[in-house]
Amino acid sequence: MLRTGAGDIGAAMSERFSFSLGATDGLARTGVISTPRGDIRTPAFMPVGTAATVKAMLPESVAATGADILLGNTYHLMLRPGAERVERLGGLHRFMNWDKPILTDSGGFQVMSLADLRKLTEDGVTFRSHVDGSKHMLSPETSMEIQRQLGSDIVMCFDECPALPADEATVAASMRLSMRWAQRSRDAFGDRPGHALFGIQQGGVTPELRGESAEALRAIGFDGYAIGGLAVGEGQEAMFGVLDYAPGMLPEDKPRYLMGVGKPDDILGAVKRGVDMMDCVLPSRSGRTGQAWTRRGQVNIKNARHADDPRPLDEACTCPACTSYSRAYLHHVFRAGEMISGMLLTWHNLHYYQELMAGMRAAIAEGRFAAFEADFHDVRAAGDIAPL
RNA sequence: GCCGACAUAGCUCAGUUGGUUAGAGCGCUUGAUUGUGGAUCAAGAGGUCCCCCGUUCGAGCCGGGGUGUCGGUA
Repeated sequence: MLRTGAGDIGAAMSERFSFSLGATDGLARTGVISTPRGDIRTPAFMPVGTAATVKAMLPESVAATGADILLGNTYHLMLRPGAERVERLGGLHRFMNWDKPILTDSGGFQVMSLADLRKLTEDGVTFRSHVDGSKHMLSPETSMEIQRQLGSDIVMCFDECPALPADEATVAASMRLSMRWAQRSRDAFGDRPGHALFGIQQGGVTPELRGESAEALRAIGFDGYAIGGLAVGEGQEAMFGVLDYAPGMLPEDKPRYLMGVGKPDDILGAVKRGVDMMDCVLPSRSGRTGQAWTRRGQVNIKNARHADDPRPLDEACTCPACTSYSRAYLHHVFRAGEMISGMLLTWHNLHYYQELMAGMRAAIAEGRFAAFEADFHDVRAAGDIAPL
């Protein structure tokens, strides 16, 4: 049955979710995901808006950086303000004033990151709220229901994401549980035109397990396929090792989403290996902790060497932080604990990330991804500008 | 002037009956941060224990004197 979530756009209800692959360059690909709420240009970076806000940013500012889609979070929103409340208030899009697509994480990651508060069974996860200690249950079925109430455009299967390193038996058992949950997520999701359900591949750093997981997901059938269980402690080399084969195990005609990644060089390496979508808290969280990401690498604006520096963070950047403020000012407001610090640095970081994505999309379309990659590494290797 | 208390890291302070290399919090100098607990963690620098004399095997600690700060009082 068709469920008409309050967040849906009436006229667009008949539109379907689709992915059209454009150019490829090596394994790198560029394309467009079409949804009733708008297109998502790939490779895409998705800023994370866990609690119905990209922290320190107005939604229109997030859009101005070039983001086509945001992340929301099942676990956090079910606890506060509650998925039913969001639904009553018109859905997450209206609630947070973001009318472009939203992808919601299923809560699976919090099963790991809040592991000390939960109990895991075949049925699902029982956990205590980190907010008030109240008891809650998440299962494939409840996660699908909550994501429907939120009005999510791209729904993620409920999975378990084990921290690495872990022994192979643990990773295998966890992956098989996630595959059973993937089938249950698929069944519970039902048929919802205009909305997509993504499966999540697990299997740690073991090719056979990754292959088994991919086969299980393909047998079920999804609108897109995520690579999960990476960037959880294994290191970049091991992660790239998995990305050398994992994307190729997933259907070529569907979006491939690498969850939770990453630093700019992680993202570039992932796109090079055939990934279409990524999300990461890094640009937004770093923005609040005084760390800027620029084409020259990372810059800790809290470092004392910036205190008297009248130069911009990056003279080539067109974001507000770089066009209107000095390093000295950014340093000062961070040290003073002023809110504008997080606002300006988050804006800069998201702007830089989106510029990187746009650069990669153009490079792939024009068949010069290798040159783009070489230039990326050259500029970074030169390092940040010398102190005054 | 007299009486009393106090003086230890940049700041606020612990420091046991005298016992190896004097500590904490904050601050400072850095680092980490990857499907966000506006979170958290890690490392480092920094000392004439106010000064002088004494007692003692040994003094941040005990005694005397001095200096400074604060409080009370005339």
